[in-house]
Amino acid sequence: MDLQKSVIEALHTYFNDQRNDLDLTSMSGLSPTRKEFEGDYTLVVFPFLKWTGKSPEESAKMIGDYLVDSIDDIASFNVIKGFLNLELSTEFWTSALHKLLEKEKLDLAAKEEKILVEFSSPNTNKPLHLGHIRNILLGASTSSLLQAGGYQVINTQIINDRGIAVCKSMLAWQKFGNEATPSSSGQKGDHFVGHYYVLFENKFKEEYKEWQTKETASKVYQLQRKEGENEEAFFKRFKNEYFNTHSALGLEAKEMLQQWENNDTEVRALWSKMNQWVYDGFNSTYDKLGVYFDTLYYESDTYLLGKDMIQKGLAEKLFFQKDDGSTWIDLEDVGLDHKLVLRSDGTSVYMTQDIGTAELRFKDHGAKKMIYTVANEQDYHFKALFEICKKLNKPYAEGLYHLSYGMVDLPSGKMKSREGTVVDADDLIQEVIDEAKRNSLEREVQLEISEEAQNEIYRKVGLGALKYFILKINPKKRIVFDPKESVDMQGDTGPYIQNAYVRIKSVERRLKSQDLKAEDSYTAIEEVEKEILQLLLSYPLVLEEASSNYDPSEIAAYSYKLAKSYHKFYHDIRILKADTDAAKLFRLNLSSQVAKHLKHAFNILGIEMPEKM
RNA sequence: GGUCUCGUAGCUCAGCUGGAUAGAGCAGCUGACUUCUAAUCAGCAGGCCGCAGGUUCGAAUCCUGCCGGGAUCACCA
Repeated sequence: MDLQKSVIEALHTYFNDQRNDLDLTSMSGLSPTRKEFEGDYTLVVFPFLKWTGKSPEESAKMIGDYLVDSIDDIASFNVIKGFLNLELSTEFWTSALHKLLEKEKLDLAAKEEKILVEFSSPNTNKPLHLGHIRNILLGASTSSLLQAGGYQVINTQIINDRGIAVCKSMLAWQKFGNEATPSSSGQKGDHFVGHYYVLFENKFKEEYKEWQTKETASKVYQLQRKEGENEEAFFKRFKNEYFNTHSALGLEAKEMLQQWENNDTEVRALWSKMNQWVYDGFNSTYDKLGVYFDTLYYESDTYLLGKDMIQKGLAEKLFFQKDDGSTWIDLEDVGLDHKLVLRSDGTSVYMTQDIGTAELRFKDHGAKKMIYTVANEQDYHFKALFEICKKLNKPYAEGLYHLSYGMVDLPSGKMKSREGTVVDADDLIQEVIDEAKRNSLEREVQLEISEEAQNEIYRKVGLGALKYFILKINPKKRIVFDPKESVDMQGDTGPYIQNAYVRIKSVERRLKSQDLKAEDSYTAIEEVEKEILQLLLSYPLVLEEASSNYDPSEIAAYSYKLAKSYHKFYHDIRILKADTDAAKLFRLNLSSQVAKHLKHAFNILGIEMPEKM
């Protein structure tokens, strides 16, 4: 069945007769013939000229003759310049469809290998926003993609549930919350807690502003200002230091953090309570997005990890200490800098924790491959982390991969919480669903189904639009997210592809009642049918390619191509009213295969298929 | 400044490890619903693939330099 393979084998035989030192592994293989030319698949013969010693045309002719002779599926060929266009036999197409029908699963062969995929990993002081949505969709779909690629996949995240930021919202709640709860205020837990984080920041800003009018402030300004720096610029720069040195609120927050680290019962209780509110909120968002985690890691459990490994490494001289007692690693030999791994007071930094967490995860799950879905602002950090793991000689060091993705910007520029331009995850999800509803109500088509079923469709279509819109873009590219475009439902969009599926389901329902006999075989295969079959046949390669690149956007692109071809087919070719039963059956089977592939592909993207829309 | 990354139609993006005249969608303009769901299809228009060199049968793709956007270079995470 694998035409690609038989052609390569045939070429091997053909050229080996003449040359023994031939290496065909580098040749490009077959590609679908472009529409403007005759033929089904094209072989570019330029690479062979050095073996044939003849002109491109002559060489192509020779090779074409040989292929027609030696491979039954190849019926004829034509040559244009160095391009050998092969035409396949009718039997090739019909048997290709038969073989697809016999295939039960579209997943690639199962591999023993385990992969751990980390994504989301939010802070617990504010709700999820558009940036998290990209992270979550990308991580979750990469996970599904690897599963389809045959790997055993474990979804995980590291939850940043501690630290000064978390204490800020705790403190604000304590001071100003009056014992309010999410349910008493009717707010989702993560939004509720986020509200107190913002409240803290505002109170802090007020405090800072007031302080600036005082004498101490002007003294500090006079003493520490840089050449030519005005007050405004200075105080902007000084904000962080103010928090640490002069601020009453800052002091309280830091004290709370200290108490937290000392396991203060009251603080810990408050912390657990508020974090639980946040988790309830996050979980509801995850549910809406249809993502799940197999195992969770909390920073509060892991932030002390890694120290021992640093100590051991220090003994082995992998790390070194500076005079102030801080511990570093020299990564200059791999093109990076010196990197801090322990503070001078012996406390750990982000890097320390990550080294420990990687080790812990390996012990827990034994996965030699781990993928970190984190935005590209941390490219440097992960490069350093991976190099350190290599130097520590970890068995998983080679299998670490940073799935780095571009930030999400708005047409108006960056999202800034200060300017209130952050797109909230829950709001966005609701908006796309509402838009799907509006859009559907404008149509004339009336589906005779319950309101509940109708709402399910709006949900699937709205989320389909959003997810596809984000996932179709190559991960490493920055996204300019135009909310208006994200709810588009025509053209290269999720709903367009869902619609192809829905059309097929409709055809299947109608043809089910017919008793089709297909004694005679279908021979007049249409161009567009071949095009669809070519796409279906290429699916395993696409899966392989996409999963080895950790790139769901390749799956999105494939889905679109397949749906587009199908829509054209659907428009141009009669299925129910085909001339013969054989034709009907062929087209029905072809359609069902398209549906199966689209559903599989969209499952990877985490997009559900409606049966009607 | 060093490192990384991106630059393709008005806008948003494809273009696989180099292959034929660079493709889609949106927006604009034309057409096609008594016929399997028009969330569809067909057509028109729109391009110095950032710029300049190089590698070769052949470059949007690989290499070098430059220009422009972004990220990063903390005892922050």
